[in-house]
Amino acid sequence: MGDFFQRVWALVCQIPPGKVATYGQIADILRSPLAARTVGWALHSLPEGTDVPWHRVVNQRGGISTSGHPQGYGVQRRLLEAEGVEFHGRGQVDLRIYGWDGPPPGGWGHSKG
DNA sequence: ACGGTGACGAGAT
DNA sequence: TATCTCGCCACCG
Repeated sequence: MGDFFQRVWALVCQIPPGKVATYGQIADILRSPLAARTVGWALHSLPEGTDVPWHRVVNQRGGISTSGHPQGYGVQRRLLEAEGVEFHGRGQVDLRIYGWDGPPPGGWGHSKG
């Protein structure tokens, strides 16, 4: 496994319960704004008994993208709802409410916040 | 070093 | 607003 995957997993582990991040956001934080697909792939590559909260990552539309894991949709949604995350009638999460205010690209740095 | 692949994202119609 | 098409990056053989 490459280092990038490790960074993705480590970062996803920083997402608190009840919050969600987007693939693009994760990629952006890792200074690879165009590697959103790779982020998804990193989660796709996760084993079953993992501690990584992969379910807290959704697409830019706040929707669930579990291509390759058809039942993954229900699984991810259940896990999120179990944390208090609500879904719209369209099966999407309101990132304005549940979006994770993660670190900026490169890390927390010297930002005054 | 090269090519195929994928849990994305933005632009055009 | 919904749907289709292309590009991008990193991983693996």
